[in-house]
Amino acid sequence: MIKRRNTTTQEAVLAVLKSKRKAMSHDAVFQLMDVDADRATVYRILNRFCKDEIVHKIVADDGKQYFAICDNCEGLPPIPANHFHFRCTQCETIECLAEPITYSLPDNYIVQQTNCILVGVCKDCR
Amino acid sequence: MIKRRNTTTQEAVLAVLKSKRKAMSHDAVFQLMDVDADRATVYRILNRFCKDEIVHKIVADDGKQYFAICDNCEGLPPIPANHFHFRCTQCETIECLAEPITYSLPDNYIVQQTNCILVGVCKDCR
DNA sequence: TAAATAAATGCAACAGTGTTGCATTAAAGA
DNA sequence: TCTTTAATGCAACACTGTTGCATTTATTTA
Repeated sequence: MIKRRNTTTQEAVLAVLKSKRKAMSHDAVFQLMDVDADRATVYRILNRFCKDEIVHKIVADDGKQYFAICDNCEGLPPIPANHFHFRCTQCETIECLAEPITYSLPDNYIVQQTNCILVGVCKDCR
Repeated sequence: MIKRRNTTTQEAVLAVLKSKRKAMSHDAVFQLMDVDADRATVYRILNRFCKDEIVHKIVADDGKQYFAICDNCEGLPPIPANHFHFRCTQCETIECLAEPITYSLPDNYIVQQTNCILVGVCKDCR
């Protein structure tokens, strides 16, 4: 694996992701950063984090990518982000649920990844 | 509900969706239509079909919308598309699985919609 | 059958998300 | 301090999806 370097922009992105315990869009991260960086750079950092498995990416039903550091992920099998996500339509946040994704497949299907989102109202918004 | 009119473009879109038994992107539908129509029109038709519950929409992990008529949907509860979808990375198709989505939620969460995709290799591609 | 109504369309422009090429900057090791 | 190359900034781009508005046309009404 390629050697990574420590940069302030990178740390800023990480700090933002750590501060919220939710999955965040590029834009949300971008807005909350305390150093200013280029849009493209933030995208590259987020993708780098994914590759390095520091965060996982999910694509929500709005078609946008969200990035999250979450406790549920630690020590999980190869399939990334193997848990449900919940998008609250009120507070517009996406969180990782502890709930694992379970299913039974038709014969001869192989699952390599999952991207599962439940949409509704979270406990704080009702 | 607003009165709908029968148009050739609309029928062409429906015909395409019926011919394949898979979830199709706007673009795929657009390519396969035998009448030529405007991009925007096809988008409007697809969205209309969704509203009228003739098709259901899912957003795949590529961020794109896919539209499907499927048998699994008929007679289902209010939650639309309440089943898993499978995207095959080999043949690049998305199909509706019969498998229903099951989960248990933390207290006080309400689910209104689901968007769940399993990604891997389908039976025909291994 | 002809006129009236408004649903559906075509066209154009736009917004938003995400990526990429390339020159420049700067982190880390020698 | 010098060298190497990972990381960045900037700009341009591709793509998906939406919207306003004038026009067409399917359907209803007279």
